[in-house]
Amino acid sequence: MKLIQDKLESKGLRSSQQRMKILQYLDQHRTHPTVEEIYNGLVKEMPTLSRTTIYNTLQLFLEHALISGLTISGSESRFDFETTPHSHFFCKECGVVMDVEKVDCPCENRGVISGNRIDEVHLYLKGVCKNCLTKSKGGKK
Amino acid sequence: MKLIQDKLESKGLRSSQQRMKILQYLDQHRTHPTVEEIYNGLVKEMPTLSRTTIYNTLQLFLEHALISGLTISGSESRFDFETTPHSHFFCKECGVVMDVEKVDCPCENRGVISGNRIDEVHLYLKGVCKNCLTKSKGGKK
DNA sequence: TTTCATGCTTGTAATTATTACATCTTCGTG
DNA sequence: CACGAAGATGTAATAATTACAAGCATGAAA
Ligand SMILES: [Mn+2]
Ligand SMILES: [Mn+2]
Ligand SMILES: [Zn+2]
Ligand SMILES: [Zn+2]
Repeated sequence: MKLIQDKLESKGLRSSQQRMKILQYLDQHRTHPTVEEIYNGLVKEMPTLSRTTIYNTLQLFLEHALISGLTISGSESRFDFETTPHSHFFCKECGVVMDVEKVDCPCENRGVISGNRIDEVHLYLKGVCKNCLTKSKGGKK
Repeated sequence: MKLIQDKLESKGLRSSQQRMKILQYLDQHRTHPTVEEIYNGLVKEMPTLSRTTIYNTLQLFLEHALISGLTISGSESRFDFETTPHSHFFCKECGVVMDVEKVDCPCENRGVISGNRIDEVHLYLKGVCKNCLTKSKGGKK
């Protein structure tokens, strides 16, 4: 928890109870949670926590590059404690979002493509995860 | 228009007026339009067109792999007449979504990663486009 | 050609994710 | 302790999408 606090203060941000808890939640849940999942995970121990605080805080964290954001599942934003570039896999059966072994794309080393400045690279793989493939063996195709 | 009709019928789909217009719109607007953009583009000549029809139709097209879908801009889905694998760039200044020269990632040739079956590969690059970079020369960084 | 069934389209209502905003709280400083 | 700014909260508004019931079109069967 001290480390979390340091991380916040190293960016010049005040380490409020809410900010620390939200950042800690992301650190301890590397599942790329949504706002709703973070809310449900924290509201038990912080009954007055507001979803708006979570939105604001995540936005702030993104601006300070404390976390990273994903839009792999389409309808909702997901968040990641990890900020170093890596790739993601989304299972269309069970909805899990997981990190995959770094696929190194030539573009990541290139700052510009056709004159456009690249700030972020997102590689999203979608399909059916190992787990769901196993379960559906013999079941429905 | 005949080609559009053939394309629909080749997938065993009925070629209704709405379906043809929607598919034609995507063919003629390679800007990765949103549902709203498609609606605004077509409602003039089809005043009774419903957004629901657009949602349903795009869903159907996706299921039959007539088109492809993107979630690069976060809040809304975008659609692409092009179905062969290619990469996209999103400008955080002006919101344009454009195709970029094919970046060939090793994963595209691989059907499985860590036991997960890959059906789709999306490479999204985000940053500031050539145009916006030019405009802001001398202006704000 | 009428009849009928089925698939397609429409409009409205409901849901979900997100943002806007006014108010209340907290916390460091003097 | 008092003040002021930053932070948190709750409610209302928006935006995108889905659910659903009802109407419409089309093509095969009679
Ligand atoms: Mn990750
Ligand atoms: Mn494209
Ligand atoms: Zn799965
Ligand atoms: Zn731009």
